[in-house]
Amino acid sequence: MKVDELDARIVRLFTDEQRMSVLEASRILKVARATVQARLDRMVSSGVIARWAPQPEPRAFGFPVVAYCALTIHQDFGHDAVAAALARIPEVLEVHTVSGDSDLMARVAARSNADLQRVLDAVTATKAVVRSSSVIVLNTHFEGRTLPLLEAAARR
Amino acid sequence: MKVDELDARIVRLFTDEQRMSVLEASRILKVARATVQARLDRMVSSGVIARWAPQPEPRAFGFPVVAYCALTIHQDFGHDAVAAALARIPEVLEVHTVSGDSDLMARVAARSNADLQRVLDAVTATKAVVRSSSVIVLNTHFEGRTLPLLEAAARR
DNA sequence: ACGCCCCTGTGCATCCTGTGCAGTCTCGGT
DNA sequence: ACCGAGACTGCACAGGATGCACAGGGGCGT
Repeated sequence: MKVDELDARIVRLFTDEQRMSVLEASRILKVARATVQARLDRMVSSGVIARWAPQPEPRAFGFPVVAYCALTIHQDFGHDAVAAALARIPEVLEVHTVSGDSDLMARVAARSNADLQRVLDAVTATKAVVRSSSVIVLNTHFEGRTLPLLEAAARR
Repeated sequence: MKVDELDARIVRLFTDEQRMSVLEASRILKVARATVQARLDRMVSSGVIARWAPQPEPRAFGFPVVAYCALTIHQDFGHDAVAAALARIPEVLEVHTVSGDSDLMARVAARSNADLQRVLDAVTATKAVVRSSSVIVLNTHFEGRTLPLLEAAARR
């Protein structure tokens, strides 16, 4: 779907002030309330706004350690099956199939560096995982920053 | 902060049904509305709920290609300065300092594989970046899945 | 010129929110 | 066993916000 600047400004408003109401947004943007509502509905139903939910931050409730993990899996297992197995481990936050040397890339959280070992063991315990090589995140400069991209897309 | 099962169930409700009101949540959970409100306020102010905003999905508005990019930077530049420079490129969604062979790990989006080259060039054009090695995401099994972890944390 | 789609402005009934308060309950510490 | 702090409850009220509907005005592509 293509988005225009009004869409981007709406999303920007609701991102900056989570206490924003549709009515107030329409006042700020100087458009009709129905317009804001229609834009939001359109973006939600088309998937441009994938979710609009409270986002728990693992760092804030006891999981300060994050790591990326490149996994090599046994050829007999399908990627989907392995991903489903990994989904059963709550510490696994994200799983992608990737190109390159390894097969899967996972992002995991842990309570400490020592606890990370437990998590990685749990990942490896998935029979299909042959090898895993991980890098620990030392500092997150920013993440989940899709708004600038949306604004860039709106400009053309 | 420590969370209990009620917290987790509240977050679960608001995650599953984005059209959930505090009042209806209190009815479903059979607790007072003020309780739900107090829990939400506490989680938001303590950072357990980091954000509660519409999440634009790059795949849905013209950026179907995602890649992870391991960056080696010139020793004369600080990580923060490089991260700030990368933040100016909207296609860069995420930047972490990591342990291991490389210095930074970035996640980038692009309109196509060909366009990915343009993005990577932009990243490399940041003078501080010496080398970059990227893997393309072929399939995302799941991502941004912090709720199961919150529920696991609530159980103990 | 025409039809179509989007935006606008308006109105209304309904529901939700923010807020405050007093009473009760629970749990941990002494 | 007792006490106190903090949490939960139930209630009430005013002010908004929402969902919905509808008619009119523009802009755009055919």
